[in-house]
Amino acid sequence: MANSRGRKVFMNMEETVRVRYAPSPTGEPHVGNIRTALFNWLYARHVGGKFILRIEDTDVTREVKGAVGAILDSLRWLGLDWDEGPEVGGPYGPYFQSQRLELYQAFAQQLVDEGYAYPCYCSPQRLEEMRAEQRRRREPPRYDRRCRNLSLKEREALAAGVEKPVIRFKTPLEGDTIFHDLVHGDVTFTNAALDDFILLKSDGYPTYHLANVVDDHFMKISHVLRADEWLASTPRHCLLYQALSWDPPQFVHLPMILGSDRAKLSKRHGATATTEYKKQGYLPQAMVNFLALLGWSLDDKTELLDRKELVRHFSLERIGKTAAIFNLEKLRWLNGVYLRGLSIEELVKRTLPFLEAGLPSIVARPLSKGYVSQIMPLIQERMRTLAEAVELADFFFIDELDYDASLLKVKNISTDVSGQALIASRDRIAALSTFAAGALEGVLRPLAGEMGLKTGQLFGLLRVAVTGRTAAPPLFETMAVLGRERCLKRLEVALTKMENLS
RNA sequence: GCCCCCAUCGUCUAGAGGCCUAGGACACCACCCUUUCAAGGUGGCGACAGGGAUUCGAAUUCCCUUGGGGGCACCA
Repeated sequence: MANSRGRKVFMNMEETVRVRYAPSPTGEPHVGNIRTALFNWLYARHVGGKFILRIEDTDVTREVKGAVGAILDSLRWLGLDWDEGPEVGGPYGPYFQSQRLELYQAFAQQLVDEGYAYPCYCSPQRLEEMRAEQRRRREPPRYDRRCRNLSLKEREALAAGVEKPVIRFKTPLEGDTIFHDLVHGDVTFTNAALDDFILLKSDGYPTYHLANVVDDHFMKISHVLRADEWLASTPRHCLLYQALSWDPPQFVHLPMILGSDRAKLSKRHGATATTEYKKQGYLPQAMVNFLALLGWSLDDKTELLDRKELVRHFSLERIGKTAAIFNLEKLRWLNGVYLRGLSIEELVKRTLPFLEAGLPSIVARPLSKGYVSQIMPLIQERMRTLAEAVELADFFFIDELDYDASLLKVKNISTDVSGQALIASRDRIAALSTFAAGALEGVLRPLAGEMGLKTGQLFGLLRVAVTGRTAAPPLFETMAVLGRERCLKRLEVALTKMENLS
């Protein structure tokens, strides 16, 4: 059937939607990669299908220890739960490709037996020389098919040699391979432009092409949502499905996420690992919202969508096709929005670890949760990340403020007058019966007028004295949280600093 | 080099032939609020890559050019 946008969407009522996220454990999951996971998850949850996690550990040389754990952590952090896969199992396991080797080998053999594939004895060195030669002649780098039509005798002779063969797919020399992509529509590739790609490596491990086709088939994957970089490989997969007489899944190629220089997002562009954003103090809900909007949109105005709303509204039809640049500024804004939406209790819980880790070591640990709870309302709307709480609130914790005495200078006011203002403020504060924001304002605001100062001038002076900085949360609330003793002490220190100034 | 994909403000995007004088958001600028910084409010700046064609009418359809991206491994 055709939907209202004209794209073909095949509704499969009797078979449930089964999608998968299939990362390879080569390091920390990339945000672009996790966006793919998110889209798969959103689609599965939207239609009530299954979200499967499969680990594509078929490259022994690139495997990084701990990477699987990092992948699981990233998914869990974002709240993307999987129905089948590591730790939860499922009816179509195992979900680690390294545990399915016999399966790939069996089908590679079947393809050889049926004439769809062949063993290739060319050494890596020979292939490298071949490619170098092709580059020199400005030809497209591609396997020259030397082993494609070996006679039985030649093959036996080579098999006796030292080179362990790889299995290559016998790509049709003619014709086109056409497939339908749910976001791109029909895409046509000329078979002649494809080469005889490797299915099985000499170490017995499959390449991505073979493994993903075999697994997607046996795991009954209905839709393959993956990044655009895979589009060019899709005809190979189609050819494989054909050779194996299997029905291919629906293909859905997602727009890529690019760095600020429009190149594929990489380490050069700053933080790319999902866990890195967690460490920097981004909220998972902000991350999910932000990532969802990279390549997908609800309408012409909605920017804020929580997890539930995303699940409810997510649709393949609204996936875009243009690559998106990862806009850190917008993420920061969005994170601020979510931070402001948190209850104080929740905010304290989330911020505490960042304060514990970021505050100077002279500050006594553990931090008082009650004290932090008083501070949070004052910095909540100023935070863009949890980590920023440290710089925003450190003066609440540090006893000896380190600031330049020149900050105590008030424009057009002599230090003499400033000093008197400080003394008068100190005296009034000391005499206060209740040390609260309202009371403080009640005695200090009139003081400004009495001394012939503008409120801004007096408050600015006090702000520096009390916080050591010119930009801080509202003065009276801040003083109230700091407490009388600390405020009085800081005023004394300011007085001393000011004397040295003149 | 070859193959494929893509093309609206700086960025993320809305737009499915007349609702477009092209809408929203981030960023930026101004103003308001205000004890500073934020937050919030109001306003502003700012785009259909170019050229043809189809049509009464094109950001929207088609073609070409240009630009950008991706792929062309015993990596995924």
